Amino acid sequence: MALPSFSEDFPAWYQEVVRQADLAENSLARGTMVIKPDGFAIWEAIQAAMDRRIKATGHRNVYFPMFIPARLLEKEKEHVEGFAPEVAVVTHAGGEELGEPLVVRPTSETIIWDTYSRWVQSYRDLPLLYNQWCNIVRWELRPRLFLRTTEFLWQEGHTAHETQEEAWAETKQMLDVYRQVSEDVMAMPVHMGRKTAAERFPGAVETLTIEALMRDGKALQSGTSHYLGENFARAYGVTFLGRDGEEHFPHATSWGSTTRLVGGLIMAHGDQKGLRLPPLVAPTQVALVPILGGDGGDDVFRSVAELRDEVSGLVWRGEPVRVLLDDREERPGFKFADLELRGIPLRVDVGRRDLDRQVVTIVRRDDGSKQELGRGEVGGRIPALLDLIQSSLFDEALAFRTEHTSQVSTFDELREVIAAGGGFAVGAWCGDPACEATVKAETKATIRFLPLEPEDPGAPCVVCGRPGVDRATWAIAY
RNA sequence: CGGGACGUGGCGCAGUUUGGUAGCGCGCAGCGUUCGGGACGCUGAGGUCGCGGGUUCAAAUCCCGCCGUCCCGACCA
Repeated sequence: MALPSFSEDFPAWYQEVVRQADLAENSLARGTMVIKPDGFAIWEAIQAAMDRRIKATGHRNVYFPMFIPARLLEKEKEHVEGFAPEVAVVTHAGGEELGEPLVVRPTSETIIWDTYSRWVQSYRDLPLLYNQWCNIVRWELRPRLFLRTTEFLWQEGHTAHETQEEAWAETKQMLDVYRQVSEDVMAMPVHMGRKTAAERFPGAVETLTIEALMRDGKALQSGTSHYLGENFARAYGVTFLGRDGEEHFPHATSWGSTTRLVGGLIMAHGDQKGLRLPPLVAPTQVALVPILGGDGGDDVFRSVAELRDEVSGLVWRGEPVRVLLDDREERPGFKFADLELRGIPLRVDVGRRDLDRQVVTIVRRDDGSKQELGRGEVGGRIPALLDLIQSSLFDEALAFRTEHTSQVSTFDELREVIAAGGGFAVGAWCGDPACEATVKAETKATIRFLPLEPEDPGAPCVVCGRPGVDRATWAIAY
C-alpha cells in the first residue's frame, strides 16, 4: 500500500488504513458500517473508561427504546424551535402491521422527557442523572467509516435538575469527563469550549464541545454537552413542586459521545505507516515476532512462547498486558509492516541471533526506535515503555496542535491560515452571526468554539472591525 | 436534491473508439526454495462482463430502459 502524505490525501489514507487494519468495513446498506473485532475492541476500551467516569459522577445507566410512537415527535416539534428531524417511520415489523406507526429515534430527548414527566413530581425526585449506551440512526449522505455513518454507537446522558446553576455545573462537569477520556485515555488533546448559536444543538440554550485537531489540519467535534434550560420540560409538561411550594420546570442537560471518537483517535495519531494506538486502548499492546529462519526454529519458537506467557502475566495500569504471539506463516518483514499498520505499541523480535546472545529486540511503534534488552529484563521494562508511549503520543499531538494554531487579527490572515493547510485560527469576533456566516461562505471554516466563559479579546472583530466581544477559534471541520 | 465519473473473478484494473475463443496484477490453494524490513519459482481454482430488452451469423463492446456505487456541494456527532 502506498500511504499518501497527510496534506495531500488524508481522507484516502484514513479510509485505507481503517480497511487494511481490519477495524471496519462498509456494510451492504448504504452509509452503515460493520465494526470488526479490533475496531470494536478500541471502542470498548474508550467505552469502559467513559462508563467508569460517568458512574463515578453519580449517574446510573438505563435504556430507553429505539422505536418510539410517531405522535411523540409532533409534540416536540410544537415546542422546540428548530426541531424538525427527518425520521424513519416503521409501519410493519415481524411480518405484521403495527397498530400505530413507530419512528426510529433521531435523538432520545423525546422518549426520555415523555418518560421523565411520569418520574418527577417533587424537588425530592431531582436530580435525575441517567445515561444510556445505545445505537442511533441518522441519514448521512456522505459516510466515512467511524466519522459519519447512518448508524452509530454512542452514549447519551439526560439529566434534570432543580436549579439552573446545578444544571450548568453538570453540563460543564460532563464536558470535562469527555476531556479526561480524550486526553488521559486516548492521548488526544482537546479544547473545551462553547458553540455559537449557529452551531448549537436545536433546543439547547448552550452547547459545549470538545474539539480535537486531526493531522491534516481539520478539527473534529468529539463530544458535546448541552444545557437545555427548561425547553424540554415545557415541551413534555415535566413539572415539580419546589421547596417554595410553587410549581417549577426542571433544568435539563444532555451530553453524548460516539464511535466517532475511534475515528478521531486514528486521525490524531496516525502516521504514514498506519495507525499508532495509545496502549490504553490498543487491542494488542505487545506483539511478539519469532524469526524462524534456518535451523533452530523450534528453539526460537519455544523461547517466544515462554516470553508470551511471561508478558501476559504482567499487569499494567490494573489490567493484564495484552500480548500477541504472531505465528502467522509470513516472513518477518511482512509482519513488521503489518503490525505497524495496525498500530500495536510495542513489538518484540526474537531470532536465532538473539537467542544465542540471550537478548531480544524491542521496537516502539510511536517513534520507531529499537533497542536490545537482555532476555531476563524485557518483562520488567514493558510497563514503563507502555507508559512512555502513552505520554509521548499525547505530547506529540499537543505539540502538533500548538504548531498549527495561529493568532489572527484580520480576515486576510484568517483566510491565509485556512488556505495554508488549516489548523486553528484564533481571533476576535463581534458576536454577529453574519460575520460567522461570511467566514464560512468564503473559507469553509466555521467557529469551532468560544471560550467556556466569554472573554474580551481586546481587539476588533477579525471580519467586520467592530468591537470584539469574544475570542473565536476557527477551523475547517469534519 | 444539483454537478461529475464509474459498474468486467475476493480486491484493483485493461479490453469498449473499430463487434469475432474474457485478460493482467494482487490475493487464494498445493509443492519447493526461502525467512533480521512488505520473498521467489512451478502448478492450480475462481468470471452468466450490474440488470432487462433490442440490433446482428456473432455483443463486455452498438442502441433503449432500469438499478447501483463513488467523488464535489447542501446536512450532520
